[in-house]
Amino acid sequence: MAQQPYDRYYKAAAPLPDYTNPEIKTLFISGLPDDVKAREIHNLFRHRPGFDACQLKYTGRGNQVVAFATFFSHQSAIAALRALNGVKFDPDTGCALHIELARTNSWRKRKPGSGPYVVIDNRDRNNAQGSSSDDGGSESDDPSETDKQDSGDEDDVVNAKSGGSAGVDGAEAAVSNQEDKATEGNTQACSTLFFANLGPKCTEDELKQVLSQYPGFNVLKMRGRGGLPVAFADFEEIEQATKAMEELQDTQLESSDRGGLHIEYARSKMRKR
DNA sequence: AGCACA
Repeated sequence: MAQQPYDRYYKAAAPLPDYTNPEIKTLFISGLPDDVKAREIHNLFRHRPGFDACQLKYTGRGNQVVAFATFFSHQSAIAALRALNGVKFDPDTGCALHIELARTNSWRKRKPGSGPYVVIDNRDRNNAQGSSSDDGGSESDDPSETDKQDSGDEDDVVNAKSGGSAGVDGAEAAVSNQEDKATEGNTQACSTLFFANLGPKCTEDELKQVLSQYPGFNVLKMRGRGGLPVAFADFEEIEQATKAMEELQDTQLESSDRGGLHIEYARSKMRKR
């Protein structure tokens, strides 16, 4: 297919989003199903390094819903964009997220006392905006449905099962046998994770800040090995370590000058205390 | 590919 004669026109008229504008710390998310909840958006981003807050907006155009997610830095916004853009948000409909840098930063600062996310409803005059929610404590765990989206950013192969009738059998083999399975390389599942591919200026605080968002996170230990730091993160349960590993695999820390995080199960569990 | 602490 050759170039359209119109190319020159919309290049001039509608410039593409500027992915390099370092001012922008807010992402614009579209491609959402119209029954999406603000909580789902929050769960999608809450573990991403540098995440600040998000808002869900009913545009008033039909049932279209869009969302904005604000980060503490442009860099972390970009990292989340790259990790989540194109992810199938709803496996049933094949609904894929489209994420770009927002044209302008979210002006809405987080007010003390307001929840971690905000809903703006322009569908009609029924609803006022600015209602914030708190799902029974900010530490509440994610429902497992939203989990798959994060890990699905590289491979959607897992979706083969979706739509099937899972769990009807009751106590079937649904219990994950991660103790004898190796999700990473050939190492055994372990409640301690090994972090590599860290940048030289990665700090313990930076990693802690990311990891402390994960349920079950216990202790972090960093070792400077000749030049490149590595880290060990201990979790209460293997499942919790697994989840953190899946979600954080390949994510770019702000400190990183190389690729994203490389995470494996540690070869041995962190010593107790 | 790089896995420490006791």
